[in-house]
Amino acid sequence: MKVITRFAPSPTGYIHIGNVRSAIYPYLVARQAGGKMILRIEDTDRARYVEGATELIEDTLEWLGLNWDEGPIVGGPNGPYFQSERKSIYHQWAQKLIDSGRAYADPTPPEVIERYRQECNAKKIPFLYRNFRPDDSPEWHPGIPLRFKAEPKDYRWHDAVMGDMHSGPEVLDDIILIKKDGFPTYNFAHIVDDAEMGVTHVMRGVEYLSSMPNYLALYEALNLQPPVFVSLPHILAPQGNKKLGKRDGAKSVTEYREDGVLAEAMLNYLACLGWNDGTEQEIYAKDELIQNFSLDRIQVSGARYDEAKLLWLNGQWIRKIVAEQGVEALYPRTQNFWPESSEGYDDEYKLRVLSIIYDRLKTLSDLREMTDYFFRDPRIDLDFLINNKFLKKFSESEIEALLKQVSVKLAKIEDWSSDNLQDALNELLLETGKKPAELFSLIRIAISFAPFSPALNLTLHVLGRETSLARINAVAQAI
RNA sequence: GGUCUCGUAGUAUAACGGUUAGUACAUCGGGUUUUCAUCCCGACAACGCGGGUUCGACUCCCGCCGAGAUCACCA
Repeated sequence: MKVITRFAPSPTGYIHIGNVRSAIYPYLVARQAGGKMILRIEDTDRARYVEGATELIEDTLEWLGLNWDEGPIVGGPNGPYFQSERKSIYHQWAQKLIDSGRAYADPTPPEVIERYRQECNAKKIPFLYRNFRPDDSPEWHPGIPLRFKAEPKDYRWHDAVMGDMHSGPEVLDDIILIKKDGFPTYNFAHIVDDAEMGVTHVMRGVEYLSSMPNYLALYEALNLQPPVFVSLPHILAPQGNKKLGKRDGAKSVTEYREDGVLAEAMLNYLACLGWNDGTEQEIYAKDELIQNFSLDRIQVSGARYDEAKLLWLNGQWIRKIVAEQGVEALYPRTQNFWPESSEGYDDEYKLRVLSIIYDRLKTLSDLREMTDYFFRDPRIDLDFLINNKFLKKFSESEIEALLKQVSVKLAKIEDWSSDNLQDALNELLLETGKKPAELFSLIRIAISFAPFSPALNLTLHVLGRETSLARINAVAQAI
């Protein structure tokens, strides 16, 4: 049987880290099996619907490289893929249940239901609607909620992550199938959709685990073969023991993207948060994930989100891309991350800057802070220079003299290559009798006034002869 | 409160009825002619607690403790 998985988000606007992971695993399962992944938009709650949220979901999946085979944009034989457009389908399936006596219209006003609930809470007994089932149920028509008629019994089932599960009759209840507004609830809609779309693996967060008996009852009443169930444990917030959420400062995927986290790193990190293949490999490309993924190695307990590891992985990926494909492959991705001062500089120059700085990037947005002095003369800050821990010991006149000596020496270089520059710098060490830490710090600061920069000869080389000498002379004069 | 689930260093995890309990991130220290970073070397650091079963348990069983999920006309 062909494997069909799905990612079925609600368009509520904000895609946090935890949500994406429940898109990654279905994707990996589908690709590994040569099956299909469906994207379905669960927009039956009109109150929570956010304009543009669907596009955000599509955009995020595309960015991560998680392409879907059926769904919005690409279409497919089982559409529509928006639940809001499938109302008549749900009503047809609901009719089956009404006909077989497994569903009934419930005219009970919400206030009354709330009272029942409170009564039970007061008595400290579980609130089960089936015990309050009205006996004067009218004929169902849109405008009245439709409830499932539960038949309490034991259920046993298997969850690919959690293992063998069982429950007693006490958890079965008359859940709402169709809401007053005519839209189905998630509980009903997802079962109908999965059946119609041929979904073989239902992968979702563990929060649905406790609803499983009710779903099983529904599959039974509808005469459906249940799919494979896969409960994905939560991703926990860095602090506390709560599920990761907006309040924990958890950034959305979009924010990480805007901060210059690579899609490869994001995918790698999230796939390996709560899953491993048993080896000690840390860096996985998408293809490797597809190849090595297995449901039975998904962790059972929740995993804590660790941004530091994400950023480490991102650095690894930046270097991996350069090592395997060259800086040219990394460069196109840096487009939105250069400082404003870089405007007007051509790609060739920026590429050269990138080639000496990429090694230090944790995220691409670090470029903004780290490369400014390549594009405009830094503000001369003599305090910064004089208070440097290696330069403190020198008097201002000594510094001035050294800078002049450096300037004269470098000016003699005919071919401004990084090798020649290194030779000249080495000769200067001998000629001045200074330690590398002293001489190089001095030059480095004079040309950049930055807290750190790439190797001195490379920086000088990229900056060019004219700019380098001008900056050194300017500092010598300013002292 | 009912039901269900989970429990290896700060974090993510590996392994196994018998190991010095492995790896990575983080932290700290050292090295690679300056800084920052990379890279390399090193250090710190864990089987929640208590009972069993067993020659032997982190591993199997029970209890406790701790944590989480769920109990909506939200998904």
